[in-house]
Amino acid sequence: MYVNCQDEFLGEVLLTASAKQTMFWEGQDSAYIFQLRSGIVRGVTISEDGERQILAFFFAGDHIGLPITQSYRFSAEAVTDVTYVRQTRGHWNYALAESCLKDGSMLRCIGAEQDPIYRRGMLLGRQGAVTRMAAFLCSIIDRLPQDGVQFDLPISQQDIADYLALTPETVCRSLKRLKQSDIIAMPAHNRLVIHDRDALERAAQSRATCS
Amino acid sequence: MYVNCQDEFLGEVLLTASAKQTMFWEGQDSAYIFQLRSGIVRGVTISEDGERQILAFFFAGDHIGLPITQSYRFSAEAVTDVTYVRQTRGHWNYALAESCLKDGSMLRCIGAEQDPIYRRGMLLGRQGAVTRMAAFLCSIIDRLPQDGVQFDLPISQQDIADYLALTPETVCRSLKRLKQSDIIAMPAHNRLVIHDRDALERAAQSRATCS
DNA sequence: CGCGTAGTTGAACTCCATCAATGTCAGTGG
DNA sequence: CCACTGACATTGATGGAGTTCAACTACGCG
Repeated sequence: MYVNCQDEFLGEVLLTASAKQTMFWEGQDSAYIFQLRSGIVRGVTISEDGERQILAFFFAGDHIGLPITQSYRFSAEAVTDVTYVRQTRGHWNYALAESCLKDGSMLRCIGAEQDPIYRRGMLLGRQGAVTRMAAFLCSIIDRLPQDGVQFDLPISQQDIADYLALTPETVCRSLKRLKQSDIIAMPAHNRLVIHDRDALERAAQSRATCS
Repeated sequence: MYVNCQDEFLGEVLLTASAKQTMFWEGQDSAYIFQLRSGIVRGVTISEDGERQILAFFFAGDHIGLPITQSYRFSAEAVTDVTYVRQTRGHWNYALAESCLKDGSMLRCIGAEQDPIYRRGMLLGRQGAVTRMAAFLCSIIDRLPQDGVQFDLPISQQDIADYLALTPETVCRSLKRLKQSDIIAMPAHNRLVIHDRDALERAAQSRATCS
């Protein structure tokens, strides 16, 4: 589901944003379409009652801010330092029109942006903190910067909590459970080792608590 | 967010499906795009572990099955008897291409289909059964068949439960709470009266339990 | 009228949120 | 080099909301 439409952006200037910077705000008119080249971005909304939710994490290659709504549905904040390119809505519309007449491949880009949001919805529909944690890890490990067998996990537990609709404490305990089951290991706070990927995927599917 | 693109379907034949019939299945190649003309349709997926989730309810005017993924992401089942029209992917792509070159209005149709799924994600991110129930009611009452001040609610509590990721028992108790607070009334199992819409919307926003 | 489905109610239990305290790490400045 | 600081992670104890299981009721339909 990771569609690559890089060619559409050829000739664009490579832009950068440093960690914690906001690329665009929820509610702003969606004037630009972004394509992430490196780093991680989170899609954030704040509910009326002030609660923060992270709708999705975006990685290199992902398109963000597609104009299927008049205004952006979430704020895009850089989790790490990022590089990206951007395109005006007009250009993007034109490229999409061409694509539709040809093979419709750019429609997949829309699907690709919606997909993580969609998958989060499915995730939250299933109870069980460990289950959610496992599903989350499965969904991102293939897109994480990797050094040998270790992954770099530059996402705070607070962010994971806001993504999974849990508290940071529960996130921590869920990780602990997965460590105790020898499914994963964490040599440092932001490093991750997957010992048993099959077991991780099983944990992500089973409705029961990983006991 | 309820975009009307009826004109695109002019000349199409009006089709019907009776309650509980499936219009298309999850995983099928998305060959047709549907526009609902009357009745209610539910979008259903079954998880690997057999759990049923309802991703969205669709009402008259909604477009279903847009080809932003190669295959349908959910099954579409008629909740009530429904009427609809449908279009091939080729036709739809062509219409979208034209729209993109003009004003991009058909992109809003995509947003409109994704919107209920998106809103469900937000909903599940907030705890509180009564809160979810109230938010659900707020989101559908404007699209429900209405007789005077009473609404026809042809959706079973089991379906509501699968939509809100709760058990039928909790759905029942949440409705009871709202009745006890004199916010709603239910003269019959499938009839709904909104006594205090403001209070309902407040209950949908407040994170706290409606005590 | 009898049957099946859907909704309702109660009691016990489970899991997660909450609150509070402690621990760890990176960065800063003395 | 080490103490200091603040953000983040960890751990424990407690309570409450929702699940679960079971029994019961209401309703629609043959």
